[in-house]
Amino acid sequence: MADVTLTLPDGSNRVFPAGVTAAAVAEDISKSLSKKAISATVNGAHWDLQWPITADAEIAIHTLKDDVQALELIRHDLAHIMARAVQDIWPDVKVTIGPVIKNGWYYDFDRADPFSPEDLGLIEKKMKEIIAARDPVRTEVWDRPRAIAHYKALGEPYKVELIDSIPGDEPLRMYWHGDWQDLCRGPHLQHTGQVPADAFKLMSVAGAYWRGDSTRPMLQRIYGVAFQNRDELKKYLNFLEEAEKRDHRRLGREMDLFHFQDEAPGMVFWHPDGWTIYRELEDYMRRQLTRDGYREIRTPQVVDRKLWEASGHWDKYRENMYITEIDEEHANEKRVNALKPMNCPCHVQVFNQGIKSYRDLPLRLAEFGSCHRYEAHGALHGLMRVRNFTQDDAHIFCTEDQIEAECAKFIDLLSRVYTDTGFGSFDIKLSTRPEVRVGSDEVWDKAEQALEKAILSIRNDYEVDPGEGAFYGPKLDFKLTDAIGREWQCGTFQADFNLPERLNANYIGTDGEKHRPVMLHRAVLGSFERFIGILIENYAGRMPFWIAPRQVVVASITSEADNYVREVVNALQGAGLRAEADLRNEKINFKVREHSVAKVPVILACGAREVDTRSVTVRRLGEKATSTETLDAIVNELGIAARAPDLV
RNA sequence: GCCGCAGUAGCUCAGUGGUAGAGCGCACCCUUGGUAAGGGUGAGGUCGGGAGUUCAAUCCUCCCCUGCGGCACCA
Repeated sequence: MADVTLTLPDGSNRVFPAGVTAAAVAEDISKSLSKKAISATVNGAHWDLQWPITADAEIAIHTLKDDVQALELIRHDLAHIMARAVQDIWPDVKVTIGPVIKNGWYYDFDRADPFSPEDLGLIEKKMKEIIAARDPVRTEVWDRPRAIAHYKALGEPYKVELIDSIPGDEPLRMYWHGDWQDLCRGPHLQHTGQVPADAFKLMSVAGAYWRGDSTRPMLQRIYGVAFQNRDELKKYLNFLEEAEKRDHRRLGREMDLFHFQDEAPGMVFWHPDGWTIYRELEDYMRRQLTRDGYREIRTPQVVDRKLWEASGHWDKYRENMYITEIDEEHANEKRVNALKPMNCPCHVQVFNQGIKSYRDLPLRLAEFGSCHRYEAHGALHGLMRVRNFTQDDAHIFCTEDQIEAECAKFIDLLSRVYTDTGFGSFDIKLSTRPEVRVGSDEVWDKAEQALEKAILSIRNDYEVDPGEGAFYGPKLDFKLTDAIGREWQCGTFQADFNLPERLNANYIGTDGEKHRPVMLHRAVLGSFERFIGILIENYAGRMPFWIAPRQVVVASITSEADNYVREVVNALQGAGLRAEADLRNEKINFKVREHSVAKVPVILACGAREVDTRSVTVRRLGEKATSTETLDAIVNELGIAARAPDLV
């Protein structure tokens, strides 16, 4: 057999007989490396130590210190170890698939009775036994008939189906962890003992559809998380705790911002402080839109089905729409209406009033449009997913040639808004033409290129999601990253060649003929509700001063200071601040604690000393130290600090 | 919509086949206290809704609603 030349990361070459395994290469390098080795990279591919190498290659041997490969393998092997543990305990459970995901893995099982939280403890214990046994991992390539016969004999129908769906030119690989066998593309560790036994945890059980298809059986999914060592696991568990502390549903209740109740599921009851945040954000957005040449409009909530039929919503979107009928006793004619789930058809109606000229384009019509959508009840989630929400929506009517400039203008607006609201960076995703679509290829070419060019004018990295565009046009989605690294999709920019056609929008061109405008659907925040939820979680309730619903509390230390406190509050309110007095018969300790817990950014305490010197003692949220300032100085200082970022 | 879990005072939660309890909060009283909880007294619940089993249901059974964790969905 011929030899192969392997090039190591340090540039040196070693020659082996063809078919050598990465394990043998590691062994050749050093005894200790061969023990520590977990996998290899061979010509860029993640490679099992047992797989043969049949051609010259660049090779690197990995140990647990190589983050990417180590995490991949630890999690992947744990998926197998968990499945083995489950079948050890309950032999009749059917196995399906168990991929690696962010922070861990899951495995889906078919089992008559769901797993209980106590079962997780049992499984975890069994997994630790398997790890302690240091069972060797072994792999073989099987041919299809053998694999299918094997799984049929075992009564594992899901595996049979999986084999059927694997492309014919791909080898079928079997893996054994000890005696337990699973179909798997690999790679895997050398033995189960290479998994750190104290750095994983089974997290939860949940139902999940087989192959993600809601018409197929519901399986039982167990989620686990795993890291390279116990500290990393701890760090992750702390992160989860941190995320829970930031939960906007909890903070919304604690800070008295909003509530939900059974009579209106998925619809927000905004309380005064929550609504203050909302209004501050809305005022800010209105200024931004005005600055960028948008005209604000307002369109009806309840609209006859005829319009929804014309727009296509009645056909494509009806199960998400609230349908209303006028009470027949009071109406001469029975009309079927729908609460608007989107603003676009109404905006076209505004555009269609009167005759539009090319001189009117681009026409930017904005609406803080309240929409109702009947979302599946399992989808509802605090402010993040609601049934009644308000979009910072706008539709830009323009020519195809104007798409690029409008897109660039939009990205500029969006960057400003995200920066001003405290989000440093955002990612862009371009979704291109789907298989089922309207419009000619030329128009799609033009639209996709326009969006692409607009992105490239501000940055050179973006993700492309081929085929994921809307049927009416390509779109950009904007995802921002919050303070603890979570991504939220908020902004969107969509080119639409369809709706103007359906709703017969047109303008008179330079040639005196009628033309179809393109319609650009776009939103920066997405919905106010959701964006405020994200803000709350991003800031853990400690809102930036300009948007904080309660900016200043002036607290009396003794009742002697009450009148002075009132004077201070008046002065602050006069400067436009949201200030309130706390004159309650409580000690200053109590007041400081309560307002700190309520995340009021500034507490001004006033006792006899302050009254005498016409000053206040300032305590800022998150700081222990206090300072004393004159009344005039603090009013001036806080007045400046309270300006919205665009008004500084 | 699907799988699982849950719903008891404003909040967090305990509890029992014989119609309920704590802490915090709230009200009132005492206390005028200098930067994260001063003390006392008191009010407050049709135990998510409906039906059933039972002498008796907050507790057991069924249906529904809502919430939570996922899945599916997310123009």
